[in-house]
Amino acid sequence: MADQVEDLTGSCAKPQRRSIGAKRNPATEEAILGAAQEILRDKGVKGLSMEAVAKRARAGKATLYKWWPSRGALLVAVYERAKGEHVHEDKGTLIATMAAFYRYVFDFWRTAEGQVFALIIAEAQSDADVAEALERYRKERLVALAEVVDRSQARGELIEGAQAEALAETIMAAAWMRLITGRLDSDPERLAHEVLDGWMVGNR
Amino acid sequence: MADQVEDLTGSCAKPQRRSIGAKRNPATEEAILGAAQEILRDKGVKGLSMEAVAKRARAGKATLYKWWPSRGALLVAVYERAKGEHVHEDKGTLIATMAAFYRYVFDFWRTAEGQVFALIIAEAQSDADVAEALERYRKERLVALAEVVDRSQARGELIEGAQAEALAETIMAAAWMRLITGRLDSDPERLAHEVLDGWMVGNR
DNA sequence: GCTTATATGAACGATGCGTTCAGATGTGTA
DNA sequence: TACACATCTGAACGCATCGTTCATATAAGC
Repeated sequence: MADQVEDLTGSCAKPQRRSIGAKRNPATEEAILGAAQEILRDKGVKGLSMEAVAKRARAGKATLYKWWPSRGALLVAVYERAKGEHVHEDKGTLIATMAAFYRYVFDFWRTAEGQVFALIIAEAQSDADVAEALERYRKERLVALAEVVDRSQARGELIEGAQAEALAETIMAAAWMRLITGRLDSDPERLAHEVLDGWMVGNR
Repeated sequence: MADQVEDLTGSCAKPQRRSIGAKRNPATEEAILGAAQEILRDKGVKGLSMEAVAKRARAGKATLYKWWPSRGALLVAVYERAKGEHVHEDKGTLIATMAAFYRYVFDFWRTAEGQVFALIIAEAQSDADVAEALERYRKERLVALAEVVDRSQARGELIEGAQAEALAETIMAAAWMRLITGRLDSDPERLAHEVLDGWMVGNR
């Protein structure tokens, strides 16, 4: 017995993943997060329930709740696994760099996995743990954005009074606004101008 | 029988509101929305379920679903009933006017009724009807905001390239961002500066 | 070998959504 | 006057989901 086959595709009938002793089985985490991703692609964001994930991963719900104590926690994990850490490639001007950024996130948020982010924001409104995770994430991304703005400022692109972090938050808010109001088809370039033009040297 | 008493406080035991014939009973709508508001104040946003509202209003769930076909619809109704239409009082400068606006909405969003708005945003992420209602509301408020910006522009406060509607959306996004990330304690004045300074004439 | 932590699968309770039904009410019209 | 009609309550139902608990099996590590 105990055929330790890695049957994640499900062609075998009965048992496939068991305890590997008194330590966490990495295959389990992988199977669960993978199952979540598959569900997202197959059934979309609506089908992503704890039960569905457990069933698809052939995992016990007890296992899910052991490692991700709430639905929100799982959502966050799924999102963090799916999102590639966007590096803000310098396009020469801040406007161009931010336009590229907007294009990137809008495209990602439209994917099956990316839609999870909207769910996380929704869940954060009623789940303190998710709210905390979201806030951590926001701060982390804010730092990355502020660095880009900082570099632009060092190049002399920005007017005197510009504060990198405040401007970064304005940039981010514009993106999140488009997400939660379902307008991810907004033109990234135009949006970058609408948000930033006032702060650029040369516009009077 | 048929004592048509308006016993909304619940001191009487048995029956209190019945059909008034083949037309909608306005007392029912009032009782339901009122009950929702009471629940918000008593139990907070978590306790606001259709069942709880029905029970508290002594209404049948069938009646609720007749007039508000989903939970989201009821949320929207509750919100629209609670929010006073904010008129943007002109404080002389756009910064001051927007600071006052931020102060107003942040204060309101922190009230029991105001918290419903965050719920609506959350619900909109998975309920198309709510999303549509939210989008209507956003556009309506956008127009009001853009008018204020327009007046400011007419006074010559803004730089050449400023577009009233785009700027209005940036202003709004900054506020919504603070709401969904639980930072309604942000300083309204400071925020107004962070969003607008770049667009004001005189900042180089 | 014994302890310990993990994994599954199934059951359970609680909650909430949205639907359906029966029975009572009163308006408006034929 | 009589009847059709739309409304209201209250209760029940089906369904999905959350999160918990239990019994049982597994194997690492001391």
